[in-house]
Amino acid sequence: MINVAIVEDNVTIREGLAALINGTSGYSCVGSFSDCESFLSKLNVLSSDVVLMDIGLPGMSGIDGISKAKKMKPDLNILMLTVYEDNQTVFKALCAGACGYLVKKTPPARLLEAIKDAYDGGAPMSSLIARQVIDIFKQTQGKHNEEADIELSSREKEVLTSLSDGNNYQEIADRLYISVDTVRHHIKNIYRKLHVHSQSEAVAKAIRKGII
Amino acid sequence: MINVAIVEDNVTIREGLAALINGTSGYSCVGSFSDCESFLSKLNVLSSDVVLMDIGLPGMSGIDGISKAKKMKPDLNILMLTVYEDNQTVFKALCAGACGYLVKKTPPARLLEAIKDAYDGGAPMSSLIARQVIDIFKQTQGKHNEEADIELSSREKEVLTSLSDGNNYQEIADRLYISVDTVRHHIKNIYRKLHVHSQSEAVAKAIRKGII
DNA sequence: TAAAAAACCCCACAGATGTGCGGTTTACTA
DNA sequence: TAGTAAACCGCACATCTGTGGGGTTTTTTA
Repeated sequence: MINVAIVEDNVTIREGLAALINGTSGYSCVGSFSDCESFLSKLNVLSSDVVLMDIGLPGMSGIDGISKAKKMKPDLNILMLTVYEDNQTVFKALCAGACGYLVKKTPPARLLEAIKDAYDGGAPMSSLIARQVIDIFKQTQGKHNEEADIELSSREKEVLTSLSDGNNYQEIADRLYISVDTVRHHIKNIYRKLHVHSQSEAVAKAIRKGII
Repeated sequence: MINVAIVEDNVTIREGLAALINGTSGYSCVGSFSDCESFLSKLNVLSSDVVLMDIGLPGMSGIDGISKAKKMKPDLNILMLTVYEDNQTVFKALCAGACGYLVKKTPPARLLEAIKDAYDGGAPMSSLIARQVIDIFKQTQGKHNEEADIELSSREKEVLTSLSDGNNYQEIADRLYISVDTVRHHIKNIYRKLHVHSQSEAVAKAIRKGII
């Protein structure tokens, strides 16, 4: 018997999920909540194996809810429910401790399968979302030898790195034994190549692309 | 019609896969190779959408083969085939550019499904493997997330994020419906909290710590 | 309930930045 | 050998940034 808890503000969806779970043998809905706060206050007395958590919730967000729930019960299996599939949310939810990710349009049979999967130590998620995870994973993990790397010359990367270390133009010039105007020139070219118009944007893009 | 290439040294498995693919409508095996070298030499004239690549190959390993193949055709969808499911191999294959991962005992129907999935931009892999990926992902990425996160208020994070998107003070003010001086004030506090003295340094530190 | 934290607002100004021009030298390669 | 790319250098100028002050109001928390 897998004990499931639900955190979802939409009453129709919440009751639909509860009915589905309670109506299936081997599954039991041990609690359903409309917000994170009430869920967390009951978490300790709840014998839940798997939690279905909406991301877009009133009050505390699902992401923060995951963090807090994992702190209380580190082994809890939390599956995120969402309508969106954007990279940033996937990233945050997984970092917060979600073990899987489901879009709301997932058919009932697939949803029950996913709950069992999570219960068994798997990480159910749509194939497209898995790809997004891998993309971020590669972006950050692999010192990838992509085209992003060849975009900037080694000198430009030196300048950009120095910039991200908090040096101003004069300090960069001193460190690289070149003039301030050359630094300015390099930065101009960096902006052109990265299609940005400020230090912050350039640094952000470069780090996220793994260039520096 | 999905064009598939196979790289697998075991002749029985290789021919079995080719037969399966050619015997299914909508799929076509456009090439099968017993090693990476011969596969790579034909890659440019091969109109393959998806490649099934064995990891344990004589000569060049499947991992290196993936790297080289992705350099030639960055958009190629490569699925790894293997008998093992150990963390390290998963990690390396994904970093090298594999978009998915299949154990060799995968039933034919599931295998065809996985090929289609990869073709459609997904990342087919077993649920257990997905969990391993997420575990590594969290281990490395989400590490500093937690404690560093509480350092900045949500408003400050909004400001910093906007900054990393390339907005200047006035633009941030407009977007957040506050005055430029308030933006300036938030940034001042961000600098104090992060111990930095420029936008670039703040953005670099925040991204690397996973704050934004 | 009082203190702390967050978010808001204002002023002034030196110094840094972004962008527009103009160049040279060196190394590689077609 | 001509052409290209990278790295180098210079000037002018409007605008933006960083830092020093001075505040208020609301929310959270001890």
